Amino acid sequence: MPGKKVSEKTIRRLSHYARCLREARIDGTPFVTSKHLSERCGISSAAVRKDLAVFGEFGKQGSGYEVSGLLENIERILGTCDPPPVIVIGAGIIGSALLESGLNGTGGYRYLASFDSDPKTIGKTIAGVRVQSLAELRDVVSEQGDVIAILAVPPGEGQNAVDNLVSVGCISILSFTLEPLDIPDGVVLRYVEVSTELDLLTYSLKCRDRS
Amino acid sequence: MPGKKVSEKTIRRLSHYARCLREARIDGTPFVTSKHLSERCGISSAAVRKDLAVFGEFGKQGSGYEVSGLLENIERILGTCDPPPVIVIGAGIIGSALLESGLNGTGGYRYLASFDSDPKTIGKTIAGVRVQSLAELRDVVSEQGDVIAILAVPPGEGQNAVDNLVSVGCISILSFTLEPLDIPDGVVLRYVEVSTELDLLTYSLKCRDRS
DNA sequence: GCGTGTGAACCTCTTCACAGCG
DNA sequence: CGCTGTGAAGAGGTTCACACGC
Repeated sequence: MPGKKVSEKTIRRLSHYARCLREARIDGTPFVTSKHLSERCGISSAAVRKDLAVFGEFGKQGSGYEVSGLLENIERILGTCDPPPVIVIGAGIIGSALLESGLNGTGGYRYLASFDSDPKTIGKTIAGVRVQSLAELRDVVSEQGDVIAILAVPPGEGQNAVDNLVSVGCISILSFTLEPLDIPDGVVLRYVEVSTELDLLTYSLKCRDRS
Repeated sequence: MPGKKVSEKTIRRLSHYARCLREARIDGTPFVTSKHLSERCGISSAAVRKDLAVFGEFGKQGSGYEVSGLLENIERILGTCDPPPVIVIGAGIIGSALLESGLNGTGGYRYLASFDSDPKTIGKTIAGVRVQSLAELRDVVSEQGDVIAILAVPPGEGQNAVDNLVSVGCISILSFTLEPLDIPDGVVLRYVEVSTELDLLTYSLKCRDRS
């Protein structure tokens, strides 16, 4: 069972389905069809059914999927029924904005702590989250167990911060830095690359200009 | 020539190559090999060569690719040699942070203007960029031609903002909102979904726990 | 009838392996 | 000899179409 290879794309779409289902639950919709979800998420209905069928038979023929039941199942699959706490490394502009904008609407995530190397920033409280020194990182992570770290440090400090995180046992990192970062096996590192998204949009503009 | 279908993945990687090449140029490295780029970007060297070969024969057998020449070619392909100006819709926490953190290191993008609906925010200047009223959006976009809009509005206002952008002729949008947004044909809309990235990391933690 | 679950066809992307050129 | 460019093989993901259950 653990060896099921499920593609990242499928998991990403499960996250989208979960978001739609939360909306539907709020609206009081009892059932959704694969067509519903597919239109809301911009993919084919067959893909929705395939994604869900990987993990079980959640649907009822003729009526579709029961909203709250399917949502619970997806959250169990993703692990978001009991989501890991999130820590923010770097309490600069980006880090502060992430803390201040909170994680509402993201399905249960919450900020546990933030860390910075600047003595002037350490000790501050941002949106109810205390900024701690990096020396305290180890204690927080080891006490907490699974943690997701968001990396929002200035250019050039990314690798240092990653090494730090890895050494204290953090194996899930979401980086907002541009630099490619080296990680050992077993650590999962994802990037939010605004710059690359802009490049993709620029390219699409250029293609349009040509046709 | 315009009809060449190039995958998004390839374009995304070109963006990564460009970033590596800018680094290499700063370091004074005259040539890079596909192996160089592949290791730096975490993919296979064959993929690098395939990506580049789509657009021409930029390499020299035996030595590799000339750094500044290849970078120029990639920037010409992406259109980033003359990147479109960027506007920010929504000058709240996220919008302000984007403006304040600037676009340095992203390869030439610059903020042109920002817009908000809150009279208290309009007129302020954030990181040298004036916050204008949405009424002024049309003038700015039509005067400028191609523009990339970053959407950083509060939950629930996304669709409105998109409709606004589309109606004034903006066809490239990068959304930081969670809501799925409807767009007409011809408009390119991309999402930065921190929430989904967190879900992917949570899932990877869960998988690790099982094995 | 409606909508799921699923094998099969289809398509796209990646990796392999090697010819060919500097 | 080293590294590119590239056909061929392989892997992975998506779409199709239909049998089955409600």
